[in-house]
Amino acid sequence: MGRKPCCVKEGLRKGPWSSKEDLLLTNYIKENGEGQWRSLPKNAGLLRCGKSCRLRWMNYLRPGIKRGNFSQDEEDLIVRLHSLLGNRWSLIAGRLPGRTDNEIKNYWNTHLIKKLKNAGIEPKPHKNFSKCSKKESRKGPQQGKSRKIQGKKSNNKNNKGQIVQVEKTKVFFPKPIRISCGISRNNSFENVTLSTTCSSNSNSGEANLENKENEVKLEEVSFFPRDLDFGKLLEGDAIYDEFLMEESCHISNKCSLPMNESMLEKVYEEYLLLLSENCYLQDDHQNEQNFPVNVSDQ
DNA sequence: AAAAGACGCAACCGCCAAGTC
DNA sequence: CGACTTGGCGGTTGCGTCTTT
Repeated sequence: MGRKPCCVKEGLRKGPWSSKEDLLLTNYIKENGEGQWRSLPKNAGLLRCGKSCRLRWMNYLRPGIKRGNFSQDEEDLIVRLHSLLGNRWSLIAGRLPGRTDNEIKNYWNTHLIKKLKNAGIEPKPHKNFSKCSKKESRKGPQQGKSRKIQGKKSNNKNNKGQIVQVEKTKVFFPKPIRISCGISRNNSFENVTLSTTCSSNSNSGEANLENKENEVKLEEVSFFPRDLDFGKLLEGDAIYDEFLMEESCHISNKCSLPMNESMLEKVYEEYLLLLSENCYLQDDHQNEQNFPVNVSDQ
């Protein structure tokens, strides 16, 4: 029963990666693909913990990662998404093609907080989200919270996508989706669906089945979430995710071009509409109204 | 020019849901 | 069904670099 421990830490290197290590890791993943992080270091000839390899790959070596300064549009989007989602960096990163959660987190902590404070805005720590984000909101739907309420660990896959009653307020957490920068206008939406959902799912047949189901749902919503009844969007996380992803694709499709401010406005407005119509984030929404439309304007 | 402090960012750590046995 | 592993997340740390004194 069970397996061997994740990694034996004795004799493993720590700290900054050398270019040789980077090369070994990159070459190995090029040949064998991502995953199997535990056995990867040994197979690749690295004296690193698998976790460390994964982090290095995800945050630094992975192709398509944008480096360098954040654009004004990206900045705005981060601020807005943060005001909605709190410190859910992976979710925010999923909406910023080519940016990693770590990078966004660092940028927020070092630049944006300061910038907002200088503008006279105190970015509120998200009591509803960030405070519980680690224990309760991880990996999408409020499973952590529901576990607490139920008082028993639930490994039930069927909980996926359920809206969980949390105290008085219905709160729904979408699953993080990572959008790759490689998505282009020419890519079909199915391709987008698969490439993004696969990044967070295993390669099991079940996961593939789920992807197929998502595709079907996607067709059902006609690819045009703007025409949807937003109330229906909250019926299942898959559909809601697709809604968010659709928006991300708008962003990502414009990735190669300068991001359009009106498009950002639209995304933001639709988020707000979605939230307000469903009493989503009741408390924080109040703050939302006072949030700056454009940080640079302040 | 040197020391001290501030800053930025890569990497680590601990936690936990999902998956496996 | 439960013990265990894996992968992924957010928070935090440590160190190199930059700025100020």
